[in-house]
Amino acid sequence: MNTHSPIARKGRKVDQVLAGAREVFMRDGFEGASVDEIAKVSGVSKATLYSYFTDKRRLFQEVIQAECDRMSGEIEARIDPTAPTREALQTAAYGLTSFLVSRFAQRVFRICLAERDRFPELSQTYFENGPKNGHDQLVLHLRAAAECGELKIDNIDMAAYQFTELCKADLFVRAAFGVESDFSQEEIALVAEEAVETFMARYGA
Amino acid sequence: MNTHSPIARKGRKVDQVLAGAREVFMRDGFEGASVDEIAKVSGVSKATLYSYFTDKRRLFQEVIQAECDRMSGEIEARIDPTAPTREALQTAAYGLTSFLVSRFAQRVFRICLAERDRFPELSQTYFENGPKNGHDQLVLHLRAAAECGELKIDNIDMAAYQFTELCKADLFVRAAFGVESDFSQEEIALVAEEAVETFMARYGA
DNA sequence: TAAAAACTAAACTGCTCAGTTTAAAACTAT
DNA sequence: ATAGTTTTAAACTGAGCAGTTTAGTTTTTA
Repeated sequence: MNTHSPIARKGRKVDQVLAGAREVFMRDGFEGASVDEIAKVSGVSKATLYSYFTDKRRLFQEVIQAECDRMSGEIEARIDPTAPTREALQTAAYGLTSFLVSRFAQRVFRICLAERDRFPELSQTYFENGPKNGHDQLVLHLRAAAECGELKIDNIDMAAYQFTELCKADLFVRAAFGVESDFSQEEIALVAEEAVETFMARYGA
Repeated sequence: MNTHSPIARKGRKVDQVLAGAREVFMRDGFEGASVDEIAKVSGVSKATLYSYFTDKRRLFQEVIQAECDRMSGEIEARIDPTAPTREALQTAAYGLTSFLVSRFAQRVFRICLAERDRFPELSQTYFENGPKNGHDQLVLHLRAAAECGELKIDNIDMAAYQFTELCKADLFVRAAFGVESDFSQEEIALVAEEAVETFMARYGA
């Protein structure tokens, strides 16, 4: 009775297909991926694949939708509410920066952006599970800290946006355009520390 | 004797083709654009088009390369060196934010990112004419201001990256994913002002 | 005005690829 | 084991599209 999914699935190889599709779509994007390739990578015949999914579009949607959801899980504000604000922010900044430049986050970002016009719904799903979700979590913590008087913030939304953007400094664009793809912990830590430094200079109580 | 371009061009309709190709590529991206469509929009026959450009790839490269160059021109630091630092930064922030969310900048950004793997050279051209160029210009001004003692910055590169990122707050991602596409002057001004406020809190002398 | 050069429409080639079909084989359950 | 279901390989259809060819028309040039 696991038919909670929108797509009909009666066979036992659905997960294989989803896994294969995930691999290929995340590697090649929507246009770049061929259904034959997906079938091959999945270890499944094309006919079987098409018995699960009506067409390539829906398969793509299902896969990317799932990745967007997964992203939601990965954006877990690792803020320790018991720690002093500055340390908590430092941890959050490091976690956020790491995530933003990670292979996974970069892939989802690029694919969703590339297919934005073809799949506006996905674009929105991405936005809500990703940036918006992260923003909302951050706002909660900032509001709490502001109410404790540990931070003085007039426009909390703006502060949260700024915090996030500060965590992207340099690395994010370089990762996106493939100038570099792997960053050392030191690089990430530096960006995170500078982000907190600047943020606290403005909003520290 | 205007054969300074890498591609052979003997006819009189080259510019028409480039203009048409620009329109179509910027609208539909590389895969999405069809050569027949480009020919039609250019008001030129396909055969003529192919007499100028060896293939679709090179036409695309030429067009996007030109757009990247044009971007370089549009990133003109509108910083008035005679103005007080804070005002100069304010003007720069407003100009930068406006540019970053403009249709033009957003299009180039998205197309270059989407075709990143297919055209790594373009990706690099984009990066150098866009982000890197903007960064370098900003660094110059920040360094000058720092040397005058109007700002106190230890890591000028990082400060410049942060300034740029601060100018993206909220609007850039929303524009990229099509959540919104037009922003009022007030919205832009707000982001710019807040960016300067935060920047000066950290780096103001 | 005549030869040369540039341009045109339209048909054509060849390839890729999404989606279907078919007939057979492998699995599952009773 | 046998009936019913799922899966398979492989061939096929049909569409889209890059790039070419052809045979003829327009523009340039001298």
